Amino acid sequence: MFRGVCLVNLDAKGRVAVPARYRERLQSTCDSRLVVTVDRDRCLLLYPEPEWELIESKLAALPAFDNTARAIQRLYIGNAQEVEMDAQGRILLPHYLRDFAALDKRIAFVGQGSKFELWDEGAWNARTEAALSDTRISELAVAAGLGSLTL
Amino acid sequence: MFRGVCLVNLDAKGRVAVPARYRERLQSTCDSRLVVTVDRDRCLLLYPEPEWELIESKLAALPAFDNTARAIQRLYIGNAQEVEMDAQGRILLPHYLRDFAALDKRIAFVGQGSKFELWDEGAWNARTEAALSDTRISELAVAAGLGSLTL
DNA sequence: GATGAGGTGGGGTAAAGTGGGGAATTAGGG
DNA sequence: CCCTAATTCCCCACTTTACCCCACCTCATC
Repeated sequence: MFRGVCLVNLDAKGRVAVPARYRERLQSTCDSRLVVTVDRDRCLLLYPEPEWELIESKLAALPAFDNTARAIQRLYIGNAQEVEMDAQGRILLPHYLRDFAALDKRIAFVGQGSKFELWDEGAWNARTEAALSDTRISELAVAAGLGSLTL
Repeated sequence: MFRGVCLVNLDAKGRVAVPARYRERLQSTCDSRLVVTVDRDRCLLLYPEPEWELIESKLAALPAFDNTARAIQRLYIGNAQEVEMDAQGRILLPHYLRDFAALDKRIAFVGQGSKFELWDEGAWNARTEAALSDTRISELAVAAGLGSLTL
């Protein structure tokens, strides 16, 4: 499981350094091959390639005549892009994905289980603050059957 | 079960000494490997790694298209960070977590069952005082179904 | 008062993160 | 089809940070 946030810089060429603590694992699990795509919440999702294959096959299996399914396929598969770590452990983000997530300089590189999320630092902080002040989180957590969750 | 509060100092490098009475147990149960994350009350939570894995797997199993579930995942998994005790029994708290809980120097290191809580000393004292002077506590305890609790 | 463990501080070093130059490749326009 | 421009890739170098180790200080105990 990937976890934790790491603040990194996006350089003028659109590269971000993958935090070093993940690199060895990414080399062994996916030979440094990753897939970036968009997220509904205007951040980017970064998957080790095998993980992405799983998602992609699930999406591809959705009914072809369902409009919502097709919208989802277009969003995730259509915007997906393979990237590879260079010798310094950096990945190059395509320009249209940088624009999509409004990434300019400071990036929050967030571990989220089997994938990563890439946020503009300001957007990430705003999300965190919003989650903290949102009382629905505890209410809905209980409603979702997490009442017994011992955090 | 961990219990009791212990006041320790955060040094200039962001390290805190784990109270010695817990160290041996942490070495045997989790090989000195711990996970720190945030709490909604602006303190930090410190879990032995196996304990954290339990929680993380519950969180990871939440539905991906539920906005509240994702907010919870982002908050807890996204801010989680593995830490390891050094030879002196100290852990290094990442800068963003120190900022989050407004930790500067004096820390309350609080045992809370299977985990620990880390509070700024002032915030901890204020919490305690607030809980004592809050006359609604008894009412809320009853409302929460704790009426028959024999302390 | 001596002794030892718990707690604290700091310095040196290796590694992580960052920036940029220049070659190679691709795309677009004349 | 060629020339130009932009992008990507590979390399090197610098700066900063985190980590490891050693040393000291303080307090309780004997």
